[in-house]
Amino acid sequence: MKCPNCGGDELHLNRITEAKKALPEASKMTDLADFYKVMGDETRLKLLISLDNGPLCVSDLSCILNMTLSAISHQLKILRVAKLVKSTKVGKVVYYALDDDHIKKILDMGLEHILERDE
Amino acid sequence: MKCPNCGGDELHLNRITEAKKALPEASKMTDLADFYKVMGDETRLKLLISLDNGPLCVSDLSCILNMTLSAISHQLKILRVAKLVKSTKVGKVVYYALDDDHIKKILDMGLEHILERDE
DNA sequence: ATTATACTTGAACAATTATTCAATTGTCAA
DNA sequence: TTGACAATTGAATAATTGTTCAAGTATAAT
Repeated sequence: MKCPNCGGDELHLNRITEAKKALPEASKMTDLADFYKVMGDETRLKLLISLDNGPLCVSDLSCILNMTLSAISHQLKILRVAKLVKSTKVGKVVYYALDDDHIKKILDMGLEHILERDE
Repeated sequence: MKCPNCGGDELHLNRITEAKKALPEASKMTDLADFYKVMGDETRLKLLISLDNGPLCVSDLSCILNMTLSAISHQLKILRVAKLVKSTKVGKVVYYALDDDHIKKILDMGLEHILERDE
């Protein structure tokens, strides 16, 4: 039996059915895509990297990234909903921090990939 | 000396200047964001996962994802330009494969994060 | 040569998204 | 209470993006 697509052999056909089964369920795929989507923005990446050495307030982040408070706040909300950062209110000030250090690992892995890709 | 933003102490101020310096150079940030942007699409993620067990041709992928050849080809081009996949032409058939197994690690890390996040 | 197959490409359209602006909430100080 | 400050929010706008459709290559078979 041959593959109707490209004429591949039985082993090749098996790989197709395998690949179909290997795909995680739809909701997981959506979650994973959404996760990367959140990481796929320069502003949000800068926020995450800035928070990598400890908590900072919104104004600090606005100062570090040189962007308006509003823009920063909007992006922090996205990171918060995606559970990449968490916030604590102290008086008038809201401090943001990375939600867990898993994020740092993923961040580093991405950077590592970029760096060795460019050699 | 106190932080003009939130009244934090000297140590806090140091963290701001540190954070500014800790940000990778602009071009690297763009590259990293672009990398995650490429991963942040369900179709492309499915393509990557499908290729995880070996090369497949465009028609196979179209069959596995149940999408038109054109749509698949467009997305494969994006993956190719981003150097996440590579292609080999054998006669009329074009086979696609993951560019390196670094990709797999990053993929797995993301999935792992999603899974433990939902517990 | 002609036809069929495997894939690519460009334009077009709908949908999503990042930032700005203006208005608002919540908290502290006078 | 009044004013100032930190942050959030919603609407609007411009820009980006995924898929479809139609037309185009390149290779193989007749």
